[in-house]
Parts: sequence; C-alpha cells; structure tokens
Amino acid sequence: MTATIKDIAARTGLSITTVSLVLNNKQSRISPKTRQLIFDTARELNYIPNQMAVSLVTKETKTLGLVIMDIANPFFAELSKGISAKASAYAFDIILCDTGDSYEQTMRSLKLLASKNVDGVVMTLSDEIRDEKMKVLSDFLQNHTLPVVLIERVDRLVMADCLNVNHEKGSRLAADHLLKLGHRKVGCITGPSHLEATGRRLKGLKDVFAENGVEFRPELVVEGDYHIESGYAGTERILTADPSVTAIYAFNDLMAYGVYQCLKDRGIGIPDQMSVVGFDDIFFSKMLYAPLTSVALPIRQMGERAVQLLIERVANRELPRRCDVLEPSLIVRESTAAPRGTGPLD
Amino acid sequence: MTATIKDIAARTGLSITTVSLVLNNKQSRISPKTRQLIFDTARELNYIPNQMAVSLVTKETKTLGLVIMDIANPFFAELSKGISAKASAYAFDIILCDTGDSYEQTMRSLKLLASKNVDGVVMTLSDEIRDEKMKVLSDFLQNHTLPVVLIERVDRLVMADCLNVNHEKGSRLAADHLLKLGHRKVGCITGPSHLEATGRRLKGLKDVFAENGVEFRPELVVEGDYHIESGYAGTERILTADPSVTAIYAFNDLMAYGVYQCLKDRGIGIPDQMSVVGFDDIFFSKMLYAPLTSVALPIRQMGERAVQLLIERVANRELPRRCDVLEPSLIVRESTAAPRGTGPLD
DNA sequence: TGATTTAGGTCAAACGTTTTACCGAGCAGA
DNA sequence: TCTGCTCGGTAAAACGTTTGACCTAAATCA
Repeated sequence: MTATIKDIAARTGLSITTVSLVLNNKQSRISPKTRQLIFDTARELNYIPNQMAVSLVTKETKTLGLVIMDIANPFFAELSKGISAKASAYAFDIILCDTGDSYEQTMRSLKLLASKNVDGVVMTLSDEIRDEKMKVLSDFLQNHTLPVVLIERVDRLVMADCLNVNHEKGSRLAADHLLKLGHRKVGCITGPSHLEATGRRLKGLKDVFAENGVEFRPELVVEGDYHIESGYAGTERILTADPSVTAIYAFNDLMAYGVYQCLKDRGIGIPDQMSVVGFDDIFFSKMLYAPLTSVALPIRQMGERAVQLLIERVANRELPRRCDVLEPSLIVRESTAAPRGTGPLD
Repeated sequence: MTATIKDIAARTGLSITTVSLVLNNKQSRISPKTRQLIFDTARELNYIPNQMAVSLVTKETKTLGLVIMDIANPFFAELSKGISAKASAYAFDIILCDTGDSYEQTMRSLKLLASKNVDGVVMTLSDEIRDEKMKVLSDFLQNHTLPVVLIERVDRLVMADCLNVNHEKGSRLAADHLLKLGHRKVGCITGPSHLEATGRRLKGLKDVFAENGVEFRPELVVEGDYHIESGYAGTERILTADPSVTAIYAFNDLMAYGVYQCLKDRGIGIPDQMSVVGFDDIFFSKMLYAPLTSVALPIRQMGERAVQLLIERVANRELPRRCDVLEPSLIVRESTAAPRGTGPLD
C-alpha cells in the first residue's frame, strides 16, 4: 500500500541503492538531476520510510522508553511533558509505559521496550522496588545493555545515570521558612521511610531545627506514601499526637492536598490556624483557595535534562556515569503565616 | 549482543523455522522434547524477540499512536491513563506525541507514527485544525490508511471512528441545576465558537432556559479557549457586562479555575456571592476550597473505549464507521448554591 | 596512446523474523 | 514389495532498508 524505496527505484529506473543514498543525503556523488528526480518521485508517491526496516539494519530506533508510575499524577504528567518536548526536539519519540506503581508492570514494560529495541529509557521507580526486585531489574538492564536515566532515585545497584534533587536543601528551605515565621511545633508527613530521599529531607529538617536551637519532635513525624489519602491520615495522626501543632510540612503537594482536606473537615483555617508547606510545587497548588507554599522543583526541566543525559549516553555509551542534582527553591504563597498570637521572628 | 532466534537454533542444532514455530506456539507438530529444549534454551539465553524484524514481516507493530494536545493538562493526562491501561491490557503499547496544540506538530507526529508503522492512532485535534488544515490531515490519513479514533471531535472530513460526548445533555444538566437553584442571570464562558461542541453545549443551555421561560442573555456569553487565562478574562467581561450575574458556567474546569481566581481577586465569594459550574470534572476540581460543581465526563473510560474501538478496527478495517457518545452527569459540590436572598425554587 | 582518475551508479549481503512449501523416515496396509 | 500416510522437521523467500565493495564510461594526465 504505502510506497517503498523499491517503488521509487522502479519508477525512476534507478537502483535501490541510489534512492537510499539520495534520500538519506549521504555524501555520495549522485548527479543533481538524479537527486531531484528521486526527491520528486518520493514526494509524488507519498513515500515515508519504513522505520522497522531501517532500525533492523541500523540498530537504532530513535525511540526512547518512558517508564512512569502514574501519568495521571500531575508531577509525572509535567515530567512527561518535558521529556516529550526534548525528545521531540531531537527527533526521538517516546513509548509511554504507565506502570501503575507496580513492580510486575515495570518489568513487563522493560521487556516490551527491550523488544521494541528502544535506544534508551527514562524511568521512575515504584517505591515497592528494592532489594531483590531491584536486583532483578538491574540485571535485566545490564543484560540488555539498555541505557537508562533514573529519575529521583539513585541506586548503586543500577548502573544508570541519575537525575536527582537536592532533597536536603529543599527541606532546609521549608524548615527555615517555618521557623522564621515563628513556628515551633511542626508536623511532618514524609515519604516511604526506606527511600533515600526521605532520609535526606528529614535530615535537612532536623539540621535546621538544631541549628536554630529548636527542639525537633519525632512524634510529630508520620510516614506517608505520596498519595492524597496519606496526607489526610497523616494530619489526623499529627493532630492526635499534639493538637497544638501550628504547621505541617508534607513531602509532596499531593499529600498537602490531603492535609487541606483534613483541616477543612475539622474547620481548621489555613494559614490562620495552620500553616502548610508542600514539596514539588505542581501546577494546581497555586489554584488552591489558600495557594500552597511549596518547595519547587523544576519539573519540566528535569524531564528535559533526563532526555539530554539519555541521548548523550546513547551516543556514547562509554561516558562515565553521571548524576545531576537539581536545586529546589521555595515558593512562598498564602498557606503559610506566622502562628496565631505571634509575629515573625525577624 | 542480545540473543536471536539464530543463536537458539545454533545452540540446539535445530532450524530457525522450528525455533520460530515453537516460540510462537504455532500448532505445528513439533515433538514435546524439542519444544522443551527450545524453551529452555531461549530462557537460558535471555531471548527477547526483535519486534522490528517481526513487524517487518507481519506488518503489524502492536503499537498505537497517541496524539494529544497537552499531556500536562489533567484532562488529557487522565485520558492517557485510560488509553495506556487499555492498550496495555491488549498487549499494545503506545507512542506518545504531545502536539502542544499545534497543527504543524500534529502533522509531524502523524508522519512519525506512519513511519513507525503504528497499527492505529487515537487522536485529539487542536482547535486550530479546520478547513484546509483538516483537509490535509484527512488526506494524509486516507493516504496511509491509518485507522484512527478521534476524541471529542466529529468531522465529516475525516473517515475515522469517533468518541464523543453528549454535549447538549451536559449543558442541560448544568443549566437545570442553576435554574432550580434560582439563578436567572447566568454568565457563560464557552469554547472556541467554530467547534461543534460549543454549539451543542450552547444549544442545551438555551433550550433549558427557553423551556423554563427564562430569558437567555447572549451578552453574558463570552468565548473562551479552554485555558485558565480565558476563564479569568471571561469572568471580567461578564462582570463588566452585568455585575449582578449570580452564576457562571464555564465549558471546562480549567476555565472555571480562572473564574475562581478572578472572583478571588475581586473578593467575590463562592458560592455565597457567585455560583460556578465547570465541565469535565477533572480530578483537582474537588480539591478546590469550594469544591467545584461540574459536568462530569467519564474521562478514563473514554480513553479505554477509544482504544477498544481502535483495536476493533485494526482487527477489521471493514467495520462500518462508529461514533460512540458518552453521557455526562452532574456532580454537585459546594461551588453552587441559591443566589443571595433567594431560596431554591423547588 | 595508454594508464589513471573521477563521476555516477549498481550489486548483493545483511538485519531477525515469519511462513509456505517441501522433504525424508518410518509405518500400515495390501 | 510397493503405496501412501503421518510425524517431525527444514529450506528459502520475503519484509524494506543500509552499506561496503565493485563496476563502467568518460575525462585527465604524462
């Protein structure tokens, strides 16, 4: 149905080789008239190269895999936007694999991608993936020598380039902001405790408290899982532990939304009765009635950078392993204020 | 590097044909021992079939294209989720093309997808695409006989299956709700006027007003473009036209967010001073401080259904053209109430 | 004039599969 | 002993490209 290079050859009376050479602008010496003839015929026949055939011989597909936990999550959606844009700029396209946060699906996706011969993959890892699961995954990648860029997760197991965030710094910004406002009783809803990110963010928080001579209260720290519901539940637990808490710091915006809901259900006002700080600064956070103060990540740029790293590695697999760290910044909005009855300290 | 069918053949001393037959479970008569031997060797060598090669001969890629306007927009993100999930269930994978709402990018994506031999494509069309642009696009699809499912846009030009929404019904639900609450002065922020959807929604609105003997005021209808900013601007224009408006109906939730922002900037409370109704009911609408009353679309199911339609057509291209219409429903939340000083009518 | 170069192309193998014939060995039946 | 079947398997073409080696005729050189 679709015209092939053969059709062009037949139509012009030239050889397949010549057509291929011309269409790919190889620096071969083919006369201008012949070139033109071929181009014209190609246009006329609506010729579109068959990438399957091309890839079969060239061993490259100009395709990247994107293994993502949940495309409906605005963080990942935004990340994908950056990835997609950058890939497109380099004439790569991307196969989207939504793993729904599951290990099995992640492995299945990876096999699929390997089967489709993608040139590389950008991936985010489900929290569930660690220890032996991580090992299996890592072995698979090694086995198929698939270039990978890992987002927001470093792991000595996986020989991949990474894109990370200065978690500690992010927490420091948030903590500093709250302490300066005068908050002393701060609740915190973290991510899964086995993740390195969680530890680093917690460290940043503790350090700032220590540096300011403010007591850090571990009983006000509850573990969340980055979903809205755990923000809600976490708030309840914090409030139970100490009803006089004046601020809550959630390790992502989604959980902060859960915090909002819980506070609303309890009739606790933001920021007059409770300050809330999030992390990620996803698009909708600014749309909340009390626009959320949040540690902002350059999400889209992360996506773009990830593709950049990946494409560089695809071009040269011998590159030393690289691990970029992006700097967060604090976006102060209306969800934070001095606690009732106090003024800011400085 | 990666093992091929040839390696298996060599290792087992069997022919390529036999290996292929076994691995694809063709109903050929190959002895159980041979089968087992092949399976074992395949496992041992970490064999993964090369889809490029497979596709080259079978002419099918088990891949679907997804041409979408903006993956970072929650509506499309959710749609993609449904699409991705359903595709995955059918062992198809999808190539994501974010067109950023541009015609040129749409065409480029389509060419790319044709080149990659996708079996079909699910697409949303930029508002910009109409008339001759639509013609070019349509010709292209015709030319490459690419099965297509069009979302939220019917067009006699394109010979494609469609997935649509009962726009009229959606508006009727919204209008009915507002009238019952007692609203008489209702502002409306529509989509681009050349879209069929806009006309149908407007019709639903007018009809309900007429049926209830309420005057419909065209000067309170302003055209939007489905982006937040136009919700903001539209609200300003409506308020200028008649400051005593008591409700605003936006043709999508994103524009409703713009309405929220404008009202907030002007100190107008929701719902006590202004009721707001949206359309789409995207995830975040329920997270707003005044959770948004919205005409809900089964977004994820739309995505799933689209894939269903597409896969059916891929399997049988002779199918008559199909056009599914999905029914919206009204989700009443806290952004709507009786106008000040009135009680609901019934 | 004969040898070389150059311009302009072409041949054929290779990529990793699928698939349609085809083949040979063993066995049953007559 | 021959015919014909079945069982288990194989040969080879085809899919649409790319690419390194090769070819031929004309132009250039000495």
